[in-house]
Order: sequence, then C-alpha cells, then structure tokens
Amino acid sequence: MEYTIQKLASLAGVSTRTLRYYDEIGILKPARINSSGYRIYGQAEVNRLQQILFYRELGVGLDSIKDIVTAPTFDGAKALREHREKLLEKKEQLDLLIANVDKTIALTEGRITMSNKEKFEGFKKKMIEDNEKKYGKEIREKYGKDTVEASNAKVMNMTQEQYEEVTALAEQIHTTLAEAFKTGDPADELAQKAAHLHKQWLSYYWKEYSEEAHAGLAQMYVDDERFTAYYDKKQPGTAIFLRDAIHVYTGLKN
Amino acid sequence: MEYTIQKLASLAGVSTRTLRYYDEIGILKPARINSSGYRIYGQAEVNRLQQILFYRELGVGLDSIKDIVTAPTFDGAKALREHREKLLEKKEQLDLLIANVDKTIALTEGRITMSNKEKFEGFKKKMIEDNEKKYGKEIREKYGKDTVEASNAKVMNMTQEQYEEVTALAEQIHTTLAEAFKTGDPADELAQKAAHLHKQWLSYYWKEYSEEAHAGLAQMYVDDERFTAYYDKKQPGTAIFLRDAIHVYTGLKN
DNA sequence: AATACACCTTTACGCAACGGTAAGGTCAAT
DNA sequence: ATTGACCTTACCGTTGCGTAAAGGTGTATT
Repeated sequence: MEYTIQKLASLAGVSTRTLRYYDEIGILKPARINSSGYRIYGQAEVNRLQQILFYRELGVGLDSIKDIVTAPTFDGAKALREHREKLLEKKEQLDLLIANVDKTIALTEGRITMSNKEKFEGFKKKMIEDNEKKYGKEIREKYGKDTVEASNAKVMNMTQEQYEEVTALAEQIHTTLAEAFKTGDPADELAQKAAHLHKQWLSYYWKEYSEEAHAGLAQMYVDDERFTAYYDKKQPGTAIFLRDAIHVYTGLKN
Repeated sequence: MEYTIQKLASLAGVSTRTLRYYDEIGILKPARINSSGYRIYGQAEVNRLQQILFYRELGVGLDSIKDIVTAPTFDGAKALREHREKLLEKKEQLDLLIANVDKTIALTEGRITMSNKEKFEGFKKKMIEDNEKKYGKEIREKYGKDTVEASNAKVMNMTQEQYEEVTALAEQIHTTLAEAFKTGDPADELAQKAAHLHKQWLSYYWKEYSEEAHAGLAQMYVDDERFTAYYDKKQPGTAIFLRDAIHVYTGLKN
C-alpha cells in the first residue's frame, strides 16, 4: 500500500503541511519521489509516523525525535514500551488535575477550604526523575534519607524556570571548572568561582548550607569512584581539583 | 496574602516571563503596582491564574482565554465544571492512545494484526460535537439516521486541516451569498458560485452527491423556518435566494 | 556607609512548529 | 480540451514564550 501526502495526512490526522515540514527537517522522509515529483510513503513511513506522533503527544521536541528515530540503534518495540509508561504517567498527571478541579469546585460550594498551593497541584511538571537518576539510591543510604528527600521535596517545588537555572548552573560549573583546571591552582580565582557556583547549585537542593557539609560533599566526590568518574569524564583529576577548590573556598579540610 | 512575581510564579509553577507576558496581553493584570514599580498580585489574581492554567492545559489559546475570563458574565464555578468535563474527555483520549500503544506492542510481538487506520486511533481530535450542534437531532429525524451518521462518520475521518477547510468554505459561502444577493438574480455568476461552493461544502458530509438531493436540501432551507432563520440572519430573503440559486445550478425545481 | 546578592523593571531578539498563501505543474474524470 | 482536486516549492505570519541586556530596588552583612 502506498500513500500520497494527502492520503497519509488523512490516515494519521495531521496536515499535509506537517508532513512536508517533517520531510524538510529529515524526521520523516517519503519512501520515494515519483516521476511527477510527488512524495510517496510506504508502510515503514506509516510506522515511523506513529512513533513520531507518540513522541509529540509526550511533548518531545522534533530535534530530539529526529535524533531518536534516526539512530541506527533505535528499537521500536522498546520505544513503544517507554511510550506506554510515559502515557500512564501523563494520565496520572491528568488525574491530579481532575482531583484539583474537584477540590476547587468543592471550595466554591463552601464545602472545604483549600490552600493556594493546592490550587496549583497537578500543573507543575514532575522533575523528580532526573534528580533520582542523578543521585540514585546510593546517596540515600550514604547520606541519609532526610537529606535526599528534603532535596527532592525542594525540587518538587521548583518552577520550570528554576529547574532550568539549575541545569544551566551545572553546565556553568563544568565549563568554569574545565578552565580553572588548566591553571592547576585550586586557590585560583576561576577555581574559586567554580566552588562558588557549586555552592549556588547546592542551594537549590539543600535546606541549609554549611561549609562543613559542602567540604564533606566535595570529599565524597573523590572517595566515591562513581562521582570521581562523573567529574573526571572529560579530564582526569577534575574531581580532586574540585574538592581542593571547595576546601579552599570553605576554608576547611577534612 | 500578597505575591511578588517570583513568588506567584513559584506557587503556580510558571515562569516570571509568563506572568509578565500575561500582564502585557491583559489576561492577568497584577492587583497593584507598588511604589518601586513592582507587580503585586492578590488572591483574585491567584484564582484567575488557576482558571487560566486549566484553559491552557486544555489547549485554549490566550486570545480566547482573555475573551472568556475578562467577560463580565464569566462564571468561575461554571467554568470549573466545564474544565472537569473537558479534562475527563482528555483522559478518555489518553486512554485511547494507551490502548493504541498496547495494541501496537501486541502487533510487534506477533500476537495480533492491526490496520494502519488503527495505528492512528487516539491521535485524531474529536470534531463530532461541532457537527452535532450544527444539525442536531432534528436533522436525524427528518432526513434519516443513515445520512447524518454517515456524515458524522465522514467528519470523524476528517483531518484537522479538512475540518478547517470546511469552516472556511462555510464562511466563503456566506460572504459570496451576501454579495450575490445584491444582484437579485439567482442565475447571476456570483449566485452560481455560491451554489457551487455549497456543493463543495456538502461533499465533506455526503457520501454521494446528486442534484436531486442538493435541490431537495435547498428547498428544506426555505420550508424549515429554523434553517430559514439561520440563512436570513443578516439579510431576510437569503434562504429563498440560495434555494433559487441552487435550483438554477442543479437545473431542477421541486 | 558600603557592599553584595537576589530580586525587580522594560525592551527586544530568537525560536519551535507549524498555518496559510502564492504561483505553477500533474492527474484523472468529463 | 476543460475542470477540479491534487501535487510541488517558497515564503511570510503566528503563538507563547525563552533568553539576555541594561539598569533600578530591597535586604542582609560587614
């Protein structure tokens, strides 16, 4: 079975403009171009379009979708299972919103009270997963449940904007650290800037900051080889250098 | 309780840029501006922002939201009930997608077969409501269930693009008809164009076109005072004029 | 009083993901 | 040959912000 652009658009419920755009950006090329210059799509393109629409439904940008679906290692079956999980999460999110609107209706009918914070439950995007992945269960066991869960709680209250600030900060730390590393001096101005940025980054996660805790964390970056590996990814020795910079910054040595 | 822009943004899980933009376009103005020029929001603004976020979640554009929430007749409690309904519909839509991905997983495991049409179930937006409102139950009883349900079925298969073409066509019919009416001659070129556009419009709904059916429908526009009222809304006599134009166009008179 | 950091303001450019349109070629039915 | 529906490319417009620059304000600290 072959499809012209209008036939495929109709089948999938998208516009012909969308399909031409997807061709242009390389996310969904036609199987072939016929002698009149018409795009002709086949079964493989139908299947890919379905995958694309799942990703779109989940809010994934087209650049990312392109990277995913055009990778030689792309596993369609695995992707479908991931879609399923994400769709169920999205459904849970919707359930939160429905619960929210139910509560708000009850509020207007005078049956309950409701805090302003409760009024926005369900609207905030879940960002816990990224944080858990970054630290994982190990950090819980080593540094105590309360610290990590307080950190998670703080992330939950982050706005998208703050979250992106955190991400940007993390990148900035890496960049500054890479530059500072070249000086070889942890007391250097750049190294101290990296330590300062790290403190700011921590402030998103920690309820309270202390030099002791900061220095202790820095030491952990060296003691724990997984963290060492993370920081040393591009340049061996970076984790030790960061520890030393933080020790100078905090005026402490463990 | 008063909020600065950052406090409100954090409460609601939106960015400060969003709130400034909403101020700029008049959808959510602050309660007051303090002596430093800072925006200060109050409880009423918190409540309105919640409504706005519900509409956003449902995909309503900001221009439309502005028209709705700033109307003097805006009923917050009623809006909440409408949100609830729409959120439940959205959840059903998500359920269709989840069912779709389940079937597609089963397909990749070789347990079932699946048509290409099935692969896109859940992605298409529901457009049935508009069609039902336009014609209602009356048309079913008068012209038979099969015709209307076939028409509905056809709408279900329309793309969003086609749907908007239909809407644009309807507007074009009215515009052309209004111009043609001024000539007073149903055989005039403009009047014949309106009849032709009407035929094209019908082709979105009818399985098969016939001049007899077209002429019959046109006669109904005059016989049934509700349709007459619809066409005569801006200019009395338009329904009769359209009937006559269609009769000339189809070469038939009932 | 000075300093530093986090907050605030306005202005303005950039971006993603198309929608919509113009100009012109092709297909298929009449 | 004609007509209407389809196809092509190219290009401007739209929405809802993100991001950054330049500069003012608030508050805690020294």
